Amino acid sequence: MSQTAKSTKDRILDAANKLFYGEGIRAVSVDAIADAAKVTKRTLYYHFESKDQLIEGYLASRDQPNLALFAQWFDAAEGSIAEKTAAIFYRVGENARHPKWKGCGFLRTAAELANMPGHPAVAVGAAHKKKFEAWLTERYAAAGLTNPAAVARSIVLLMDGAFSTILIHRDPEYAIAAGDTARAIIVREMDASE
Amino acid sequence: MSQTAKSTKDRILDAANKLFYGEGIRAVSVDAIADAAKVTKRTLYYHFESKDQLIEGYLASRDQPNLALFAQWFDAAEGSIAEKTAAIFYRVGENARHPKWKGCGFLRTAAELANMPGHPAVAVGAAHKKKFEAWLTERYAAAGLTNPAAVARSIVLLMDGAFSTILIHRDPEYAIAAGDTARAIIVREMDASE
DNA sequence: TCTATTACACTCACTAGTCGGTATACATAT
DNA sequence: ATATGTATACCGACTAGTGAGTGTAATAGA
Repeated sequence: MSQTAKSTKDRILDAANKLFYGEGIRAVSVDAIADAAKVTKRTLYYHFESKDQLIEGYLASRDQPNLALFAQWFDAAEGSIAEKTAAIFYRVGENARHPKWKGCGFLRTAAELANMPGHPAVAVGAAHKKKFEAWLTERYAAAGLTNPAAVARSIVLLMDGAFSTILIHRDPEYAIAAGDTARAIIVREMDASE
Repeated sequence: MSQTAKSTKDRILDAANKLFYGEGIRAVSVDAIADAAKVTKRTLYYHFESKDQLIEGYLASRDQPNLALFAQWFDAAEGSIAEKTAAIFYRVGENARHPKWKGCGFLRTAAELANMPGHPAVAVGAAHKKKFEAWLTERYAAAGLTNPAAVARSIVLLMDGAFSTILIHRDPEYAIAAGDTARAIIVREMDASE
């Protein structure tokens, strides 16, 4: 438990993050992650029972940072909740320009593990998405929208749609379209709530 | 090229469809597909140069049938283009209740091959999505919407969002929410175009 | 003879997971 | 102080199996 530099477990998780996100879960071997973390495989298996648990750990480690980033983008944006929501989409679009961007890790993991619906990593991903939806609902409720949950659901659909379409087309423009659509939905809802 | 029953190539493609879609691309071996098609691996490699080409063939074989199905659902629905569009979403939701439903094969393949952006199978998937978007644009233009392309783009974002969220949550309700959102977008656009 | 198919052994790299053992730290008992 | 016990953290080498793709020889039909 020494705090000097990084713990072995964190180094393994960092390597898992980089490789699982960058290459895909089934495309990356446990050996590759052990190598990248500069540990032997035996040590990796000391900290994680199985590859499946490592996958779960990888997604769990992205949960909070990801939500925090979205909240930060939202808070940093000027204007109404419509503008703040659109800002998240535009930021996603900016990020998608980086060559290392490979879509949403939670969605991609669910896609890869579609044949194992009960997999713990998929549960972590689903919980993450639910948290994001709940967070949006709160914001919209606080802003006085009459149907905060319905609006939040429309927005998460657009967001996951943006992740997917940007990935398949390799075209960040879809983030702009999704953000514009999101803004229009919220603006209309704001007018109706007046 | 005998039309009696099914050609060997079609049997291989059918097996690839079933296994790649059901289990995932990297989770399924060439041997497994050969076995399911009741062909030797040698025969499979007579018809396809590599696993990558087989993956491409699998997606290519789903392109037209998938588009035709969506068009059929659209045409069969009563009402305005708003209702017809919503109907596609509701049908997707119904299909998602089947235990064998595993999301959108094109999207899942793009997710699995995110580390190989130039992969021919990803290109086939992207082209498929573009065709769907173009088909929607035509329909909206024919119905007299002033911004058919923008509306079509919003709809495909919702559609791919629905595929993704239904898959991660295993909850077809998201199809209803996406369909309702789609309808509202088009209705507003119809009002504006009057 | 050309196309399509089978049988099946084979290569070679890779894969998840394990065996047995070591170094260190920090107790408690002597 | 020294020996002993116990838990943590780590490693090199290994197993048993799977992966994509090939080599070769033989066969059935047009």
